[in-house]
Amino acid sequence: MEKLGLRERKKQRTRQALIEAAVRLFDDRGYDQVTVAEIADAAEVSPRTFFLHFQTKEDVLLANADVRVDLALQVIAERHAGEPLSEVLVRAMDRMIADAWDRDLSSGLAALRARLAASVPALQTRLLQRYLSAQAELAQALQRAFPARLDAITASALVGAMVGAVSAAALTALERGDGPDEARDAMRQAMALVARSVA
Amino acid sequence: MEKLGLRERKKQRTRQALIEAAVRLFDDRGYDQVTVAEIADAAEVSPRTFFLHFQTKEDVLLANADVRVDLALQVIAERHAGEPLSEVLVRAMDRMIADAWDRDLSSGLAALRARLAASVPALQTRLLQRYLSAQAELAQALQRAFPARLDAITASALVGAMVGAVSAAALTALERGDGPDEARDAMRQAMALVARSVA
DNA sequence: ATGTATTGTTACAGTGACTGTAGCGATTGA
DNA sequence: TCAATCGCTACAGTCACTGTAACAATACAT
Repeated sequence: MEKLGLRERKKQRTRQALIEAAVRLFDDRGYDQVTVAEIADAAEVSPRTFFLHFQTKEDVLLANADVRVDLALQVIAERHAGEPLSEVLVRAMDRMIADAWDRDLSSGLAALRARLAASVPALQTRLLQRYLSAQAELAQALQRAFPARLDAITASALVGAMVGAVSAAALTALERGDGPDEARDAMRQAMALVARSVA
Repeated sequence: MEKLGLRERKKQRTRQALIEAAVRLFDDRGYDQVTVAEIADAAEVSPRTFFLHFQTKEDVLLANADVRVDLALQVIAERHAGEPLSEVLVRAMDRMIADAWDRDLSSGLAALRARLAASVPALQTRLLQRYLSAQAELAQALQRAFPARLDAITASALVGAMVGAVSAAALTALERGDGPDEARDAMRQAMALVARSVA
């Protein structure tokens, strides 16, 4: 399983050093007050190397926060015959939230990430983008799963409402200083609100 | 009503020239292939002037968004006593949609924006940021207007669902080649879908 | 009308994110 | 041990964006 060669191990070490240097510096002085050059310097690599590992300055903080769209698609694919639309949709969203949550918590950087995401718009947006990029895909899968109930517009609107509600609720919770559990409850509450309009 | 002085009129003319130059250039050559310096040059102003009118290069394409939020806030502020939440919300959204149709959809600007946003990450990001701040403002106003019915989370979720649904529907309509009228109908349909969950 | 304050615009000089490229040196596989 | 690979570096460059001082046209007072 861990068959990484020496070269690859060194690469990962560099990557990790960049992440840790960035987190420490961001924590100390704030996101905007830290330049990429300084991060690279603290990690003892050249500035160019930073961008060989991360596409943007923001990405160094979201390195392990991938959203698994395929999980939601899987839920839709594996639905039981005759299962109501609202239940499938709720379960799919819940699955995505749970997965993203686990990764964030296990990374150990969840607190800093939440704090920075709440205060730096660029990070806020970048996080939400991961959910939004899944939107069209989800809508399409949902429409194919319920062709009799949903046209393309309705499917898009439904998924858009879900993602929009959950994202907005999560952000509001984070911004007012809620902890992880409360934020998660807020997301579920938002989900339930939209789910009512399907039934 | 139009009591603008000469100075202010010139300013607006400069602003409009920048917008039109930008739209034309973006349409011709694509977003990334146009520099701010070129836009300023085409509008016959200095590059510095561009940033006195728009915070970022992306903002020149989102010039009318602020006006729209103001319209919705106005609807909320001018509600009749005892008017149901669902009606106020629907009217506020409807007002924004109508304005969007007037300004952006009918002119084809919305279609260009959707096309560019789909392919340019920076534009996507900025658009999202605008939506987020607009949503937060709306949610706050809505909660203050209906403090007995809405907590902060529910208000955010509600507005997020509305905006998310309407945006997704509009995008889907535009992407499949619908005209301005069909796009507007799609937005209204999405709005009605979410509105059901309030009642 | 005339002087004064305001302000939209400008030129200039920066900072910092991000990219292309060529070369070096350490791993890798044969 | 030879050759190919590849992560990294240095260097030079583009471009979005900002601070600042100055200018000239407008606005406003007297």
